[in-house]
Amino acid sequence: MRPTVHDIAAAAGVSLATVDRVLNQRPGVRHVTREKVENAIREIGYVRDVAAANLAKGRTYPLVFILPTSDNSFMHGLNDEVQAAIARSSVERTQIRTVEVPAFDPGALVRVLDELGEERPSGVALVATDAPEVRDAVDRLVKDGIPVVTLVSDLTGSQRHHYAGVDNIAAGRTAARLLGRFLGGSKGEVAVLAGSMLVRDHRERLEGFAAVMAAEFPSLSILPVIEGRDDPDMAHMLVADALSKKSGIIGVYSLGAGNRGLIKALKEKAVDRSLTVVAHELTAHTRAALLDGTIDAILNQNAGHEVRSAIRVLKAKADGLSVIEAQERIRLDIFLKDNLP
Amino acid sequence: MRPTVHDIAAAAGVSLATVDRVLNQRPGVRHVTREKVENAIREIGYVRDVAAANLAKGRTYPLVFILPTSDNSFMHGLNDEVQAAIARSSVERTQIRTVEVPAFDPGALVRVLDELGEERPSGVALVATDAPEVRDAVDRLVKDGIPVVTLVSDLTGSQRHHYAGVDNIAAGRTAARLLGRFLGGSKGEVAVLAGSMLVRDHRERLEGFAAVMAAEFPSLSILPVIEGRDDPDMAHMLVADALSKKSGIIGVYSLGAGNRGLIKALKEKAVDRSLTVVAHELTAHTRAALLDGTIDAILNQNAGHEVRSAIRVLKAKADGLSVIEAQERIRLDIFLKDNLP
DNA sequence: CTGTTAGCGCGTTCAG
DNA sequence: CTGAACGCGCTAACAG
Repeated sequence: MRPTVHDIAAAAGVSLATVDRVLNQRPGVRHVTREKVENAIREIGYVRDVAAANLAKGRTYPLVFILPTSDNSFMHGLNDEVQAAIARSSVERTQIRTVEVPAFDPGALVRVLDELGEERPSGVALVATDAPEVRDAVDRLVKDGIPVVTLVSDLTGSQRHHYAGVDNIAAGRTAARLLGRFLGGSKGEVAVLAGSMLVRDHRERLEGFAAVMAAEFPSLSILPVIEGRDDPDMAHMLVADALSKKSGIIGVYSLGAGNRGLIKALKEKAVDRSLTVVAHELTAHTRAALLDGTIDAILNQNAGHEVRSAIRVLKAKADGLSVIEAQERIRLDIFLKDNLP
Repeated sequence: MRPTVHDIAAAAGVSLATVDRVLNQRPGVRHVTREKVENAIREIGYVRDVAAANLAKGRTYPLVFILPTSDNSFMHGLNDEVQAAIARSSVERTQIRTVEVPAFDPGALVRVLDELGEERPSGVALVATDAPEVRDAVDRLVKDGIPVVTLVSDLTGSQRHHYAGVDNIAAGRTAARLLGRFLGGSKGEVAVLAGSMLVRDHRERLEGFAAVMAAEFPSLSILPVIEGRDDPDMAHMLVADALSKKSGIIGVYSLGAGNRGLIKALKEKAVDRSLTVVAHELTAHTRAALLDGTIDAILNQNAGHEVRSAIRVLKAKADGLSVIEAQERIRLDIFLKDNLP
């Protein structure tokens, strides 16, 4: 049987209350007594039973998810996963609330973060817009002792406790290699569609992509990035325009959202051309396009894993506990038409 | 606040003990009383607090993992993950024991399974050798009410509660497409190295691989499968031999373990040739080979996820609970040199 | 057949 | 500064 507080109390020759004060670092214990207890804890290898502790405290974890208002499938999917987590909240002792902020708007994000400083939830998860003022607002929360994790897109130089998202530089590099190898040495141009260079995930994907392209596939040249703001209509217009004007395009890398528009443009403008296309995020639209051959490979981050991981990490941090690192690594999924889930 | 047993008792006008009897389907309750309680449970939307229940019961979950004795990195890694789970056992209320059986030996597996029927652990996880007698032994356990999950390789036609492993047909198909597209229309032969056709995962990978090859890459022909029994030395010998004799080989698919031997053979025999190679399982050896260009892509199953998933599922089944399906799907990882973890 | 009561491991009063 | 006593939601004797 694993040791309990009683065992500590007996070993240290004190009462349960004193043990508890030491365990929860509350005041009112003499230094010598505290040391005695701490030694006992170490010697008998005590580990707190979190379930019992939460039961006694009647503890719940109020968590806040800050999500951008975006009309694209990926963000809808992310939202759905948060809703699914809310449905599990009674079982998981969480109380999750979502807050919507306009996309790519650092000011709005900062306002929400500062309000949360007052509210003091057990934890905050946010899809970060990468700006210094956002970083500062997050760091204020962290300094106030509120666990913060970034979701999907990280925040440069901030003190956030954890990032629940994929390695986007690696994602960009992988996209480049897939595109390069699938094109098998052909010479031509590659178009790149992004959402916005204001979010770090998109910048990093581009960075990784460009690096591998330059180093290993010199016969392919990258065209200036098209920024579609993750909006299907805008993406459609911009891509259609590029395909009309540039006949040298043989590959496309779509590193953001709004792929509905991209696919529409591809079907309209590239019926007679053979393009190799790599896109991000598995949605109903990209899935269909992968199956019908419009897209050749999809890189994906599993929104469900990201949300569940964020919750696990926030709860653990709130309790000062450690997490299974390998379990919280969000992997980059690569889907060909053969391994769709 | 979520409803508790007290609320049920009050609503149904009975005592806690009666509520408990109904909840745990124990005898000694009149039919009418039982119905009253069940209605109350339904009406107030009660869900049992598993943590509190386990605390009260002092419950632990004795689990048994049956693993094959194999000297290859993948099985070592799987073993390590089980050991890691054992290290967490006090926190997770598990008592995990591993049993080693000779690989590819249905008889040995059946003996162990039948012994477990006596021991009656809370759950059993096994790497299945796909044979009718094993299936029957597993079905006996299931009929006895013991939760069983297959790990890594599934068991055809059995009643096991769950399979914690990847979709191996999809894995084979994916390997074929990667190899085919990377080879970009070249004409030649493809060698296939497997462990044994006695395990279902290897058979399925081959099946998927052959299907896509035949349908979509007719310029590539598959050579007769080499069975290396997941043994590095045997794999080395057989692959070296094949490479010497067949100068038309331009691609290799290694769908089992023992890649240490494969890599050795490739480095010895194919220095002057340009082979495209897809292999399974990320280990120290395959990782190095991917980085130095000997291997072009690695398909992987995350042993840690498989073990943790098996444990979650076994515990849930033991309690008659449901699981988050999407969370228990083991994904096929695809690694290029750019997205290694 | 049903109810009472004493814990499980822990946190929190409230006296001392 | 320290300890005894009670309660969290649930289960398991033991009575009745």
